[in-house]
Formats: sequence, structure tokens, C-alpha cells
Amino acid sequence: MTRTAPFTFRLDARSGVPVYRQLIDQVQAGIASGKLASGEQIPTVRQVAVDLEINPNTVLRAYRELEIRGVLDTQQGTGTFISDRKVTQDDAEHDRQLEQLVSEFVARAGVGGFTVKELMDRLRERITEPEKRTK
Amino acid sequence: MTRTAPFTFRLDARSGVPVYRQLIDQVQAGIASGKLASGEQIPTVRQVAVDLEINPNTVLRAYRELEIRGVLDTQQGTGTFISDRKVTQDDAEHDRQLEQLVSEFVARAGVGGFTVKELMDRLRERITEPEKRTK
DNA sequence: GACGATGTATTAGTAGACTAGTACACTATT
DNA sequence: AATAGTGTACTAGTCTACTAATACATCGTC
Repeated sequence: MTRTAPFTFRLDARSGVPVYRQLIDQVQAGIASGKLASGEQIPTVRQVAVDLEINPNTVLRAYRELEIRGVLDTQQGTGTFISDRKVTQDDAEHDRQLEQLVSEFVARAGVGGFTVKELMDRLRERITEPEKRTK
Repeated sequence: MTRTAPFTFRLDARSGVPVYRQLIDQVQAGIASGKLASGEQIPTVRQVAVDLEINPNTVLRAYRELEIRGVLDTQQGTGTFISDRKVTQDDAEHDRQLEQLVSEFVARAGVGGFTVKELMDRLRERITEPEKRTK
């Protein structure tokens, strides 16, 4: 190939996942996998809207949410680009996500018959042996 | 106290978390923390509905979901109880499930930018001050 | 079997999530 | 300044998650 293929989106109508969320996930996955580099332009709001036959506002919602997270930079009249800044989430949001994660963890542990103490003991091992990964 | 205080629910109206889900989480957290033992009766659908000023069906939805998961046993006309089936696992299987749960937890925490220490600190609060709510 | 406790089914109202229609605003290029 | 690209605001429609109102079914006890 003479040049890298442009980033494109795909929709799975049967997944039940909201369109705007599918877009968000694909951008983040693209970044994580290296397909999208910092500063790179992603398809325009209108282009995506036409290709996927959806409303520009649906694309906008995805892009805006990613911009709020610091993943994208949007420039009106020009386009939308992968941000080059490192993501810095505010403390409140960080705390909220942590609380949610822990809540779900404890709940699932309860179902499995585990005690919180067991979980903590196992977690402690993770600190002393940080390189171990089972999955 | 002559006898252990009965298990009670609390609602956080500002959390944005659905009522039925708050009930589910509190039951599961109660089991994980040891406040709820196998065979123990939890407040009746009607009692909870009256206490929290919500509809019996909202409580029912929570209890039913927990019953489907095998967490609760409901007996019409009698009451709802913590299931005793979940407790009998052989040690190896128990350990394997624990490891898997912790692995997934740590992996998701890593993606979210949390440290294991943060997780443990938050978990510790669940044990020592279970009724405390920051939001 | 009557009663009072329990859980349950049916139906419907409400709020919010999600998306679209449409018109507007900004930017770069000419 | 004209134009064609870009992102954006405003409004509204639709669907569904969530909860409630109300009446019904089951169980234990007397």
C-alpha cells in the first residue's frame, strides 16, 4: 500500500449497543491498537453520518464525549483529531469510577461466596508480584 | 445488644443508581461482608416497601433477580432468605474463581487508571465502615 | 376455613436515553 | 466575499428502563 487506509467505522445494528457508544469504543480501540496516532485526523462528522446513514448529531455526541475525556481535539470548520495530550481525568470522576468498580466487585464477590477479606488478601499478593498475569 | 440488629436497606436518591439495583448491591455486599448469613431471613417485600416508601414491585424486582442468580430463596407466604447453596464449593474451585475474579478486577482497574492500592483502600472502607456513604 | 402474613401478576405512568430534522456558525481556500 | 468544507445548536420524536397502582395467589397459624 502506498499510504495507510483511512480509519473507518462499522456499526453492528444487532448488538443493541447505542450507535454513539459503538463509535466511542472504536476510536478508543483504534488508539489502543495503534491504528490511530496522536494528531491524526479521524473521519469528519458529516462523512461518518453519510457513510453510516445516521444523523450528524449522533456522531457529534460520540466525538464530544471523547473530547471531554481528552481523547480528541475538535476544531470547528477544520476537523477532529486524536489528541496528543495525555488523558487527565478530574478527581471527582476518577473517584466515581473507582467507587463503581469496587461496588460491582464486592457484589460479584458476594455471589461467588467470597469474603472481602479474601479479596484483599489476594489483591495484596498482586502488589508484591506485580508482573504476574493469568489472563 | 441482646441480638443482632435486623438487616436494613438504605437508599441514596442522589446517586442516580436505580432503586432496585441499590437493593441488589446491598444484599450482595451484606453477604460478602458477613452481615448476612446463609438461611437468614431478609426484610419482607412489603416491609422494605413501607420503610423506603417505594412500591413492592420494586423490591420484588431486586429480590427476583437475586433469586435467579441463586443468591436468595423466596417462599411465597413465608418470606425471603439468603440461599445456602452458594456456600458449598470445594477449595480448588473456590480458589480458581477467586483468582479469576481478582484478575479481571485488576485488569479493569488498570484500564481505568486505578492502582491496586487505591482499590484496597476503598475495599477496606467496605469492611470497617460499611454504612458510610460519601455521596 | 378464616385470617393475616407473605410473595406475585397485570397494567400503566414517567423520565431519560438515544437518535433524527433542520438550521446555524466557524474555518480555510480561492 | 464567495464558496465549500467543517463542527454545532435547537428541537422534537421514539423507545425503553424504571417505578407505581392495584388486585391476586400462596402459605402458616389459629
